[in-house]
Amino acid sequence: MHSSTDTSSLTALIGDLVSVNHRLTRLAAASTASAESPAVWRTIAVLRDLGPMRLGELARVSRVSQPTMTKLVHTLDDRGWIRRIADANDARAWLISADPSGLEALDAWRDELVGAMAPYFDDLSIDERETLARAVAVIRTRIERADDTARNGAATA
Amino acid sequence: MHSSTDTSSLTALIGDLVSVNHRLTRLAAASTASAESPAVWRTIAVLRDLGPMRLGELARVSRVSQPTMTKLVHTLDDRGWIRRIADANDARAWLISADPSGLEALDAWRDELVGAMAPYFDDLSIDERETLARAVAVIRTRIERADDTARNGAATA
DNA sequence: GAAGAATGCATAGCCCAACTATATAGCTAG
DNA sequence: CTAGCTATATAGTTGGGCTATGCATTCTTC
Repeated sequence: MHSSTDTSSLTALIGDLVSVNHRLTRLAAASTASAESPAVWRTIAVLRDLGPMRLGELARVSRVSQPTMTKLVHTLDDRGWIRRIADANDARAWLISADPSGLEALDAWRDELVGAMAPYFDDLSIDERETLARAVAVIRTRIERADDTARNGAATA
Repeated sequence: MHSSTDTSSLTALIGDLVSVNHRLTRLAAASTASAESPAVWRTIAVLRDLGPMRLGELARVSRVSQPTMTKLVHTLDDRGWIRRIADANDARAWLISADPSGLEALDAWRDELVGAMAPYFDDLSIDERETLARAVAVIRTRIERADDTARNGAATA
């Protein structure tokens, strides 16, 4: 399992990564009674991290289609969690911006989620914590690289 | 960032973990044109890893409701990817077992997925690979512990 | 500066995974 | 043998995801 440099082990590694990723998703979903969906939180988090942007760009960064993002933004707007700012330079477009109440709701959800999941992780050793933190960082760089590609309107690799 | 034993850093770590997890899920979803859904593959993988089991148990381990699993099993059965074996001891129940063709399909899907995602990960250093491999192992132990609890019919902690 | 192409978002209509609530069938105790 | 529990199935809803398409606006080009 640790003979790490050949291609086949990269295959196994990515396969395992995706597999454990799906299982963690189910665990997280089952761990919170929150009525709101992950997609909603993902969207607010993107706006928080990258700042206001147009709907279409938000869709590409979130890796969903533009109509899907239109629906999500509508949901978010209904809850008052984002604001739509008319783009002065282009009457077709809006800038979507996270509303403070949205950031607050995001934090509350995160706290609830973490509260529910912490029992599974609170016996991590310091080493294990650092391993997880580094893994998160590694994956994040790869995803962000892919996001940049997507952001410039490229197709799916 | 490394004053690692306090609660707040665990909160941040879990939050980051779940966040990057969702983004990886979107990347994976967008990376394959496969018509089949992740839930299908997750189910076969569970059967492969844990062996034949009853539908209800499969639902608990997969952390979905029993009706959801009934539907998934139906889908899998239509494709011939699982077998339903009558439980000799209980006429209400079946043992669900992965069919070889299902395992084959799972492998094919994994290969396709990995092929699509490898470009994002093929420049990993050996260190980074080992970090990811260890992180996968750590998360897996936590999920399996949670699974065992679920398997015995417990609620969501 | 108007016609046609390209762009940005919305709408329509679909599929599927997830849920709750409930029905049906079979097992098990008394 | 009946009461209740257990295992799966069905019904019906919600919501994220998609493609296809419509409509308004901007850009381009002559």
